[in-house]
Amino acid sequence: MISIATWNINSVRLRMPQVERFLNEHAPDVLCLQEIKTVEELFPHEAFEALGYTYRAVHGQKGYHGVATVSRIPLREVSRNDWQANGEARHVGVELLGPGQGVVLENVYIPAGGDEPDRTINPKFGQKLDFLERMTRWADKLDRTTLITGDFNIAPLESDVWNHKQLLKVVSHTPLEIETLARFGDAHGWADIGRQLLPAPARYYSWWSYRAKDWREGDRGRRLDHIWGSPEVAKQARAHRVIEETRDWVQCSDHVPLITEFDL
DNA sequence: ATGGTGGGTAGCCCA
Repeated sequence: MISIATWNINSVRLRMPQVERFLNEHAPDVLCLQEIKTVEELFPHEAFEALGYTYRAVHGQKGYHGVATVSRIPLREVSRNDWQANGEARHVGVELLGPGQGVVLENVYIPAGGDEPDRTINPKFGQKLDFLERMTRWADKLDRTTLITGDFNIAPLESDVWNHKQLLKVVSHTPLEIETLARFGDAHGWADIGRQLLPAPARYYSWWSYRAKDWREGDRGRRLDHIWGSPEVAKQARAHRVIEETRDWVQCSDHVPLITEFDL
């Protein structure tokens, strides 16, 4: 059995105590982090090594974005895609070398897309759609067993948001983003493993805004974080958990971790 | 309808 976690940590250096607590309490084999907000040289390598997470692939950037995959099972970095061609660190790909040998694990941080869902007045929204289109062309050519996980910044299903009608014009849940994500899904026949194990219409959120006084009040969440996979590896998924408790921790991330277990 | 909070950085950007 292999367990794989994903967590948008919103600054790994600030939140290393919370990461350590999560690893001690849940001990996933692999942890995919997004928004590490640091360069590789300042990544807390020693703290991860002390916990047994001695394998890693860190694609960092100063101050913004940045992704890292850390692991206690062997893996090696195989790719860093720049789907915007603008130098932002939003992806790192690894290949599992021990348990799960041969599986490719892609860690991605899709752009948030700004506030206005109209590319003519908000370039960030256009960049998000373009990023997805380039990912789609990339996925068309995939010929290996692949998992892709991370912060997709899109909540595609009605039950992925606290209020479907109210969010239809809010970036992350607009029909255009959902259609664009669906084309990405079709490009490789990806299975949405999270929803496979926690089927709609079950409540399923991974992010709650910092701007609410009490994140539980009204439960205004969205499922922005995902784990998708090639059909054959999706069949090996056995369990999936949303670790909501971290949203109550002191100085928490606005995202919570997802953990998926595979029979690999 | 609006603004609300948070992180990194360094004179605002991003989420």
